[in-house]
Amino acid sequence: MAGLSSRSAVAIHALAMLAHRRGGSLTSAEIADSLESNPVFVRRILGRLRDAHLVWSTEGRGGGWSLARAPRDITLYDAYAAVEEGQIFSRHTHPPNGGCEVGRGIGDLLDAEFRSAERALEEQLGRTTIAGLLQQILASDGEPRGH
Amino acid sequence: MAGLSSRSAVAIHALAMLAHRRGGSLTSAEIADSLESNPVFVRRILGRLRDAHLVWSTEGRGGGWSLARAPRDITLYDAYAAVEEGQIFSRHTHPPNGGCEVGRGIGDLLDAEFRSAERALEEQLGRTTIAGLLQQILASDGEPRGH
DNA sequence: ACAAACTGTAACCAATCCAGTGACAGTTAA
DNA sequence: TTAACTGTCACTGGATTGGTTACAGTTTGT
Repeated sequence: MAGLSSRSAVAIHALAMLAHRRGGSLTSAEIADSLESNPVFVRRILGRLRDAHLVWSTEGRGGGWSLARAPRDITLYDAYAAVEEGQIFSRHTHPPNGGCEVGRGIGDLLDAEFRSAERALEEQLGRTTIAGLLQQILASDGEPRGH
Repeated sequence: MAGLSSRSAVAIHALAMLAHRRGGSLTSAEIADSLESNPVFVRRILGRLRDAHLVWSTEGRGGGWSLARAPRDITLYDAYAAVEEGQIFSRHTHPPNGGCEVGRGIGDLLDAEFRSAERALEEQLGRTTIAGLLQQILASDGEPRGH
């Protein structure tokens, strides 16, 4: 549990690629290729993005994946929320000992503190859109490099 | 990787217990008892808190653990930083394909976005001290309950 | 001197999750 | 009818977590 899975990063990468296509579609193999990963893994993640109504897919030959919303209407939080599950912080498996004054009261308060911290992280993620991210990517790509 | 370990929760719980002792000490067995856990696990976590100069320990008979700072000078972020390691977000194992325009540029930008989100979480954790948490615990414990 | 009560580690375990992979049914277009 | 996709299952190896036993080292009490 040294943090979250790489699913958020993969999801954001895939959304940025789709945004770069401007309405066009990509196959899971093409996306997996850019990630140096494999199509099944990509389809598992894109499937979650579809459940969250961020992308849609078409089956059969010529099928693939497309954005379901404008890139400026998709934030990094949307991607994060679609593919990560549960809370970031874990509580200890066993409930605290009720015979301890501190143990009795700490449970709910700790949950509240943790949720508050997670909310701060989520709000920060919500401040960047796929459109904004793509714009930065393309801007840095075209930077002059001394020749 | 469905989130962080429970070490932060355990660390904060232990710090709150020590703060409740007001300068006194507790053994790892006593703390483990309140957590319904075991002393070795607790010593592993308290060892990290000691490395971060939040607590100190004395060996031998009558030994145990005490706070190294005033509870109002220890935040939840201090506990978190002492026991959790690395970043919350993971990147995909393989680097993105350099042949892809999006893949080339996304790496550093994604790192920056993730770090920014993590910083927001950390700042929120830094707003609560052990002293404040303990105060809330004791206040809710002594609440009038209709009799 | 000796026993008791601690810390500090190492070693091992079961459970869980991640990501990689092969397989294959279902769907659609050429 | 074939080719190219999605959708999903099953299995894998590797990493990490928390539980537990064991034991060496340290300090106090008698």
